[in-house]
Amino acid sequence: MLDINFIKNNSELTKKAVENKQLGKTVSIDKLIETHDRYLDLLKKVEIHRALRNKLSESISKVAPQDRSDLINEATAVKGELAKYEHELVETKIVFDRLMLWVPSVPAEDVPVGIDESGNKVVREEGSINGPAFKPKDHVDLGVSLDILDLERGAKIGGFRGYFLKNEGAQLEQAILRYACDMMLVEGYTMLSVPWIVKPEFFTGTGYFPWGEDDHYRLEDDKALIGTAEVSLTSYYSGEILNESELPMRLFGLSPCFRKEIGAYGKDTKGIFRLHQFNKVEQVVLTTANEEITREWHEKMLSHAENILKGLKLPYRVLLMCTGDMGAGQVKKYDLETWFPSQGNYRETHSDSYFRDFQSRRLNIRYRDFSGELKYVYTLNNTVAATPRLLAAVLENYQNVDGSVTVPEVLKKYVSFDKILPKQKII
RNA sequence: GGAGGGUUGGCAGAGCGGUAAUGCAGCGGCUUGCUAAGCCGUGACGGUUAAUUGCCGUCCACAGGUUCGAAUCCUGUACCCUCCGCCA
Repeated sequence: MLDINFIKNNSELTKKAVENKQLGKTVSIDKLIETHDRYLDLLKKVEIHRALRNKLSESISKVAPQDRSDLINEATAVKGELAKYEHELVETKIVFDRLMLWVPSVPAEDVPVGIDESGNKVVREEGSINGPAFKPKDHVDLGVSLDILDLERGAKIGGFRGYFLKNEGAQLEQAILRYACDMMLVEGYTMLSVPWIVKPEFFTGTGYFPWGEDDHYRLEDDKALIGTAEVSLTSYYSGEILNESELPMRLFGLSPCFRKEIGAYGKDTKGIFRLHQFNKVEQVVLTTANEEITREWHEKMLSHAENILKGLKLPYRVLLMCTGDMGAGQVKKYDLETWFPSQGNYRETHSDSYFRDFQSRRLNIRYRDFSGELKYVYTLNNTVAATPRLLAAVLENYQNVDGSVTVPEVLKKYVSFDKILPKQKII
């Protein structure tokens, strides 16, 4: 959420952000400003009447009970007037608040303007994509022949996009997640096991609602299942006032993620690439309200994710996302795309964003700076590792010509095998 | 699921129909050679304003209600604690 006074003083900039983020259909800045003006006008009327009522009440309390009736009658009249304006004020405030929730943040200056993913810029590529001479299998073929993946029974039990990981596959998934957690512990982040069921206000607070409501599973008590641990992690300090000396706050968590993938019908329907349920280690950082510092952390968090991929020796590239392909609340975003040999393409495995105070205003997370002033923290988040998608990348990149898959060096300490061999019998 | 208690400013903690004590911390200032000291000021949010140490309004978990007036009385909701029941 932006500050209404910022919007009013920078209305052209804000309008440009709405336009560049392709959100022109969801919010009108002119209408927002007009509503706020109306709200202020009513607020003044209400406050004048409240002041009058307070004055009368005060005089009543100073007069002997038997002499109060005239004053009480006068106060009762004011009360009626006040109620009228208060009603209008509340109505207007509701409209205003709702409009405010749809205003996106303003992208950083170095974010390319673009309509969709075609406007994204490749920042750099790491690792060699020149694999071995044989034709690589995709992760589904590998998973089935190695008996580590069962999609048929996954669909039987879980429905469309359901899956079972099995044997070494299930173990290797845990190995990747453990590897990712250990990496973040070394970096000094605090590990949290987080709520997976979360109240709607925190989806709004992190900026997933109202835009992404359709992509979340709602529960009968109106809570929803998280699509990422970011929601719980970023909300952790909501409503609280931190001390500048505690910042930056570095958190990470491992959780399942639930996504309806409502806008992705027919996309990536094969295998364990796009799922309704997966596991993810996520990093969240809260910093002081300083653009340079938050940008430094943005790069640093990117490097943590890159170190995961470098450690796994997976080829990847860094993408700077354009205005049309980033979230409403995001100020700047990098995606990491990992190489999938069977697709001959890089595919998204990580997403690294910073928000300035967009989330902290919605969540009301402030800190007292060294001069005693209260400010909103700046928030950031990035993937550390998401499985099974990253597992699929490992399987494809580590396959051998005989159909076996070698365990990456860094994962060996987490499993009791060095190689996954094809099984003769498929059950 | 049942019974009871609770939720007040960063923290602690009074107030229980007349408009938020006090202590600690933080921040600002003053004083002082005995100093892990003393004194003074300082809650948050919003409006007004060129800007305010000014003025006005709001805030005692949240949402309603009663009243001239609500932290205080009533209703509902959320969360926390204790006990019982059930249970991985």
